[in-house]
Amino acid sequence: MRLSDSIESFIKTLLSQEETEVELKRNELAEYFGCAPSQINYVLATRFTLDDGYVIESRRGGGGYIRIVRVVESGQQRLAYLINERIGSAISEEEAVRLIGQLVQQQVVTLEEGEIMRAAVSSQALAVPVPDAMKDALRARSMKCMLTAIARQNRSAAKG
Amino acid sequence: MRLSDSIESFIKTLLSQEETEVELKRNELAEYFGCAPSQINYVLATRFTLDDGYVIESRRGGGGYIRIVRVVESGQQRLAYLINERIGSAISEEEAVRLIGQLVQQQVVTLEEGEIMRAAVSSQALAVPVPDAMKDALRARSMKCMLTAIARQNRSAAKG
DNA sequence: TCGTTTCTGACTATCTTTGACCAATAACAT
DNA sequence: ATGTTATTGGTCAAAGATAGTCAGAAACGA
Repeated sequence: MRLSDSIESFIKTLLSQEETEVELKRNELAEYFGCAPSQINYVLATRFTLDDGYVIESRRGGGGYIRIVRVVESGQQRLAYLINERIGSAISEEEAVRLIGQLVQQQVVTLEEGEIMRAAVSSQALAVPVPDAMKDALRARSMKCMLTAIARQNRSAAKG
Repeated sequence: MRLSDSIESFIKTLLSQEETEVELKRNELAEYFGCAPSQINYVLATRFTLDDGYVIESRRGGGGYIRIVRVVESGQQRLAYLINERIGSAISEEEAVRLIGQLVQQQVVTLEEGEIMRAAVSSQALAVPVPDAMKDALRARSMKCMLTAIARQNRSAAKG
């Protein structure tokens, strides 16, 4: 298993169930995993972004720390936020993939639905000769349309 | 026996019995067969296509891998037909909606999934300043990508 | 021979890990 | 209070580790 994956699981285990936040010492964690401290930042930057549903806070100096907070909100709240604020008029594939992953995680949509959505906004789906900016705009529209359709379905939680 | 054939059998042996997917390291496999790594890609491209009933996933970088997933034949054939023949390089919204309706009817996808797909290929989702012909091409690509994602979900093992 | 299939290697793209240098904060000395 | 030093965490670019692509060479079959 990849080091990054191990660190990711480790942190997510700490965040399981009730715990909605953890506080860590970067150097300690790095030492525990026998890696460079900056590796921790890499993991946070690639797997604990706001789009993934996490907020990171930290402090330097003596007694410094890194706090990871898991954001909790209802499916409808999340959908409204994505549609009205987050997505805007353009979005990259990477960002879209993260947002969709988060929806699956929070069981707002099923894994299958998430995969369909990912496919719809993949670079492969948009592989036509138009500028990248246009693709990002198309992706944003597509995402918002799909999310709106989901919001209309008025579900409490995704079905298994 | 040809190298490609050997590699093909080797992989299919791993996939025989109950296993519905295998994960490989491209370089290791190439070393094992004493060939160029790209040979592996050739085998996958020519013998493990969706038509053949397989879907490939992979990741680069440290700890990278190639995963080969065997999908259900029944649904796979219909999807492969849609992907490779029915939907050409362009499709109108009306036609797409009709196809999606059929898939829902035949319970290949759920009603919710169908609505998400419709949203993704709706004229609203494609409301950007590009020629209509381009929109039909985009819709075709989007449909094919989504259908491929659905085929991928149809693993031999049980699913929801 | 000629067209197709197989195979390779050079080049490219992507993901991970590290290390050197930077920035902020706390603790301490004056 | 103020300046200095110790203690953290942050950034970024480079190196390492994989996989993908594609054009052309090689092998094969009709």
